[in-house]
Amino acid sequence: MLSIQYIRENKAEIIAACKQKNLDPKVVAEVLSVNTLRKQLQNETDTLRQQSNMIAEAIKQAVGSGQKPTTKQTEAGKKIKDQLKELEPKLKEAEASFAEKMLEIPNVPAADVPVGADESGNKVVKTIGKPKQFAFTPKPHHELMEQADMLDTRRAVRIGGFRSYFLKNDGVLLEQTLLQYALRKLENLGFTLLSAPVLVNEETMWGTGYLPWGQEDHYLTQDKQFLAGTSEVALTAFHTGELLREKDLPIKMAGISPCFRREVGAHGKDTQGIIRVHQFNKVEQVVYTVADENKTREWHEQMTHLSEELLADLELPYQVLLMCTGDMGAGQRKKYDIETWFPAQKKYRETHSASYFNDFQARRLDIKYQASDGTKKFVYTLNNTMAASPRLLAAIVENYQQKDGSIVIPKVLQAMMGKKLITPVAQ
RNA sequence: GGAGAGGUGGCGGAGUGGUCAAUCGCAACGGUUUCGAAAACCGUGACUCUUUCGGGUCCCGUGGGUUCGAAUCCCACCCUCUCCGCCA
Repeated sequence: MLSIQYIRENKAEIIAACKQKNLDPKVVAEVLSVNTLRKQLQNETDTLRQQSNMIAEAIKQAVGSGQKPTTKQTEAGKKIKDQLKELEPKLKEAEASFAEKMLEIPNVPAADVPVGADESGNKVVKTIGKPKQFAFTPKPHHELMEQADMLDTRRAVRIGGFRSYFLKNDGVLLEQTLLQYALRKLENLGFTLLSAPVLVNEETMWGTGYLPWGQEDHYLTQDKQFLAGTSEVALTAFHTGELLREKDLPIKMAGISPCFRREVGAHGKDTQGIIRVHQFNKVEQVVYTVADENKTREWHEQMTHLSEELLADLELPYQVLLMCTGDMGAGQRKKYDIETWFPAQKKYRETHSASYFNDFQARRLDIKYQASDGTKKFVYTLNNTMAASPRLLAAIVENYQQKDGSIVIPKVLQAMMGKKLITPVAQ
């Protein structure tokens, strides 16, 4: 959410932002016109309420000096009450409509975000590590994992439908090790560890900006709770409605949770393997900073760098992409995706995503802090993937495969995993 | 699921129809003072009208209702806590 003052003063910029993000810009005009109506109705009701209060005050004075209210007074009061009964529902409606429209206004992309309609407009910022040259044709991760008895999709699909999977044996252990490694890394950097709720209410989904834009990407329960697609939702909302102190900032949180995605727009994509699934596990970083875009941009770089460091630890080749306007979320100012090399596909595939929002989410969630100058400001929020499995797990498996189908455990995970090699199992 | 208690400003905690935006305590921040600090004193929400000075409305979980007038009375809902039941 942006402030109405900002929207009023920067109408053209926001209309441009809508277009750049492939959203309908008509909400901008709508929010401004309903705001005018709202103010007008408020002025009218305020005037009536003032009159009503004056009558009540006069009666109070009379009663205080032992007199009784006159019929004239009570009649006048009643008349105003009738008028208010007509006017107030209109004001309520205008206010509700205003609040609703405000939640449909997207954030403006940062100045250095490339304008583009879709993923073709994304820019590769850097490419790190060289894809390993295999002396044989590398197999896709799912084949390797099945051979090593780490994965069963055939039975899973019978149980949970398309895109379901069982991790098995070393698959389970390697996933746990990877997530644990990511958590430890963040813990060592002073992040607060949180095992986050996945079942969240509608307000929280609105607050983080997943509504109205991402409605169809989420599962909704019969109790009107959503299954969150990421622990970003719960972590970003952690201090909802609170007034923090500047000295509390930055607040650094590391969440771990299952994540649920409907993948409705992805029919026919990634039908092989476990790159695109409805349920996965993820370690996520969420940070609140002071209300200073330079500070938040520093954190954006730093958080992205933490993910890069994890990939470097795992010795996986990757590239960092600066996402263009058409490929970023409505609430985001700027987003980097990290894509990790998948040798069997001969492609870099998205494994991480780092975004910053300024106060877009904090306004919706009402998360403020008292700044050192005494004023109250909204915090600036950011989030980033630290490790998402099974996607990153699949990357490890593909990159670490050997000719005989065995999989070397990345060095940094060996001690925690308790082994150095996963070998195929005779079928 | 059953029974009970409760939701008041950053926190604690008064307040049972008009003198309540709300006593009091603590904290944070700003101001005055100071070489600086402490102490002391003053101030601190949202919206809105106004060039300024200043004015108005709203804000006691949420939404309705009663009343000239509601934090206070009535109704519904939400949430929290305690006990019981069920249960990973």
